[in-house]
Amino acid sequence: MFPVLYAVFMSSALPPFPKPEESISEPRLLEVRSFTDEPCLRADAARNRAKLLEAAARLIAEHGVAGVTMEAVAAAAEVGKGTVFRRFGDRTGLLMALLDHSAQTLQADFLGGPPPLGPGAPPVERLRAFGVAVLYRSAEQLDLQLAAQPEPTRRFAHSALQALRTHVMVLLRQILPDADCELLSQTLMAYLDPALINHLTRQCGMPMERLEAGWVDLVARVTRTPSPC
Amino acid sequence: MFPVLYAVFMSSALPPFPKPEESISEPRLLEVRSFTDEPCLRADAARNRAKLLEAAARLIAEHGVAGVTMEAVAAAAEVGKGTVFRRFGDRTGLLMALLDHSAQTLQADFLGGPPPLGPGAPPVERLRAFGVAVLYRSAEQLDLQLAAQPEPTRRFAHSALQALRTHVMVLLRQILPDADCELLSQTLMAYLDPALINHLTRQCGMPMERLEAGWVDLVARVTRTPSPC
DNA sequence: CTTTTAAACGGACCTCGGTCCGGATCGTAA
DNA sequence: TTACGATCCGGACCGAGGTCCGTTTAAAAG
Repeated sequence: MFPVLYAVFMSSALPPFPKPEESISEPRLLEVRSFTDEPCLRADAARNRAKLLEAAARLIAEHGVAGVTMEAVAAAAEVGKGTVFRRFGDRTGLLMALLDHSAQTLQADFLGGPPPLGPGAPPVERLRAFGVAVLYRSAEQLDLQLAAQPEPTRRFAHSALQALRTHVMVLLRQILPDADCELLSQTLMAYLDPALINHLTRQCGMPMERLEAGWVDLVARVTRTPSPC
Repeated sequence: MFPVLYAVFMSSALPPFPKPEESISEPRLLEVRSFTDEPCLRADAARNRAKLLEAAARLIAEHGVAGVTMEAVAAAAEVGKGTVFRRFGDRTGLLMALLDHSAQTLQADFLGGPPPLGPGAPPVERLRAFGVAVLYRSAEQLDLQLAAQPEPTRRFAHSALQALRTHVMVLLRQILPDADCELLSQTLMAYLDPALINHLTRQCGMPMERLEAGWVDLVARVTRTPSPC
């Protein structure tokens, strides 16, 4: 159901666009790993984990994210409450596990997929495509993304977010070798925060096209490149 | 204790730097209002409100923000639990009320204080000063700022944050009349998010000087102005 | 000063996230 | 097959945020 451990071999084909800064090491073999589960589980544990994820997904479909109560999930999966917490840590852990599959797909796309998201396109173009992809993916799963947001002190520590930000940083380093790409990548990622997307689209009524244009403009400004007409 | 309703009359003195874009209307009389309380309270209500804020502040000083339990605050203020919730809505409301005084001071500074924060300096300079001021103020009250962060769906709706963002937007409009300053201001504000500051300084170990430099650089990129050496 | 009413009060009560520990179960090694 | 230890299970339990509603009280009207 939600198993999978993608292993993605990056384009054996050479990138068509030779890059000026070749020195930046970009690993050639990248593994897309799950962000949530530990390496190996006992048979019953694995079975219960699957049952819990399935139950949670069903509850979301029926009653929305708000209906996903730890006790309800446990009951729906015919499992004790403690089991849910042992497996997923806390509520956000469970919700993030539900997002894991989509997160892995996205990561596979920009790590090893076709351009402009994947390698092969020039970094600025990849950056643009990345933002747009994340934007629409978050918009699709907005409720779940919002509910899965951990408390402020852990918001940036989460590994799935880190992976996205690292990718942005790698791209930025190719474009701006002398800038503080660590900070700039945080800024760019902040624009893609589901909470912000939610605010702008649902509370301010902005259409997604405007957010998309805003991303393209932001990338142009941050990278000091001319904005594409 | 935490009363006050600042009324700030903006510089009767003319700004020393004449601005090219004079058309943008910047109000001359601005009132700095509290973000939390309703206009008028009954005597007992006002008294209890003060007692609650004092009790909360004392609890923070003694046991840290984590020790600020609604029941504990109510008990320390010798007041019923329901009273706390009726006055402040929820826990974050109470914590934000504690931050209100500092928020008003900041607002007064950038609305009517001396340059470069207040009116009189060129917009870009004011923007730089604004970010630095917010940065250090948030760093001082980090724990409280983090705890006062509402759930994701309300994070951007809060009026104190809106006021700061609006100011950034006004400045941006003076610098970039043709840009989507609404979105750009969101991006800039995101850099000043207490949760991000917390992550970068405490979890990544960055010094504040780096964050400060990052802000200056970001402003330069976003406004497409040369970075000040 | 009395009446009246809208507002405030207080604490019992509910829900839900999270913890804990005695007992059951799995996997392995003998 | 049996024995054993590590892992997992389950649900009672706890704390804290938030709600509700009968009672009290400030303060305006008569």
